[in-house]
Amino acid sequence: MTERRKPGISLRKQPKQARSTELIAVVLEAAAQVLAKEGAQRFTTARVAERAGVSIGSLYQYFPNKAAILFRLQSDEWRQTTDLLGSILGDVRRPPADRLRRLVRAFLRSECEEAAMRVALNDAAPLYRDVPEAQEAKAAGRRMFQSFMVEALPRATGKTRALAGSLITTTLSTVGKDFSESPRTPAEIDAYARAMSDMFCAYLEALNNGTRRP
Amino acid sequence: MTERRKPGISLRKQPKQARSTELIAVVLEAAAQVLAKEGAQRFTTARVAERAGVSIGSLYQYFPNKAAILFRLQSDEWRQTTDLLGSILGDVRRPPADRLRRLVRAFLRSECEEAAMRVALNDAAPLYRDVPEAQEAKAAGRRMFQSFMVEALPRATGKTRALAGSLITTTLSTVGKDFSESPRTPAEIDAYARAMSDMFCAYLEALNNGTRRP
DNA sequence: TCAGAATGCGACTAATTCGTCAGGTTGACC
DNA sequence: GGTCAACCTGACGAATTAGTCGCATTCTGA
Repeated sequence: MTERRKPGISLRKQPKQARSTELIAVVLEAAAQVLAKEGAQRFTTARVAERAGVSIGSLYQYFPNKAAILFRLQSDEWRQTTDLLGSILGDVRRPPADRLRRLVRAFLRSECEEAAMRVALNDAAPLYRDVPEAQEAKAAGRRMFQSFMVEALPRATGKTRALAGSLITTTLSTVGKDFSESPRTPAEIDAYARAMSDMFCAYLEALNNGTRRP
Repeated sequence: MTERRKPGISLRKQPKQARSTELIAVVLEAAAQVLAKEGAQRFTTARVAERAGVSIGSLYQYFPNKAAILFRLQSDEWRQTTDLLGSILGDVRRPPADRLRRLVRAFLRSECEEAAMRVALNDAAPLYRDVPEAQEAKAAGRRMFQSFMVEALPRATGKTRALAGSLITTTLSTVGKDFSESPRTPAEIDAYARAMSDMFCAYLEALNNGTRRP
């Protein structure tokens, strides 16, 4: 590293020909593979370039630094997850508790796919977590869930609702990460999703049945 | 790195004189400070030695490698936390739900102390997490909590109890970590602890009131 | 007092890493 | 075919890091 720089996000150069557009895709695919197979510690730009069958210089034409590649991978994951959860939460015909159960199950299943890559990506989080776009991406997910919480907790105050929503989303994401660090069978996933749903639903019911505890 | 080696844990040499015993303490204290002030990325043996006012060679007389220092710090944290939680859970005069609430509050408060160091230690987890002693330390905490679960869920089957216990301990530790990544006021900590306790208690009550859902 | 063990020192090696740059190659458009 | 921008290359510089080793210093026990 010759100089300290911000872990920028956007592409350094906009691709104008087909080859460069494809080069970016190849690099990202290679990056995901290196991350999964070598781990965060051994994730280097040189290895990514080699795996992609591309020179290191080409890589740096489109990504300002290593962090940008990692952030891009993480960013794609987030978008994917957000879409998935949004489609489940938006299904207004189902009762909230039902949607929540589906959401938990879908989330755990999705976390367990490509687990190796996700775990490594998480290990590398210190390298890209300060990026402003990262905060924004998370905030977007929170907002989406908060609007669901209005349905789930119609009688609660704004403060209670915000706290409960924050607790549930945090639990879902952090426990999901931890859960997916070990390899899991489909049956295990479903059992765990059921337990977690039970916990969330019991919590929401308790909040709905009385503002103060007995 | 000249050679790949296991991240050993034990001291490389047993101290026999007072100066070396103190040297170890000085190194560990310096390590905690470097970790807190510089972060996991900039945690190097050279920096630790410098901060400790000790030569790099002396450091390597007692720690086989960098991972051993990190693991030792983490290990001390675990012991401390385990003791704290054990003392709360062991207070058999209080009802289980009461003990659980105290436990959550105490845990969150403890997580928020020295937050900078803990966050950095967590970032460095990939460097020491494969160590066998690490698995054992966690397992010990789980067992302690499982024996509490027998009291909390007297009517449940062993399987249900194990799953619920695992879910609660995982939630506590992972959500606690996430929570302590931002600086928190005492009021925030208590509010969050209350919400989390509410969730756990509602879950336990629901499990106790009926083995199968309506 | 003094031999030998324990401890402390820090320059040094070997390796790895990020990122650049000067120059070669390919494609688009006329 | 010609021209120019877009694209690609990979050797290389600059920096950092983990861990070693030969030697100096301090302590202990007889």
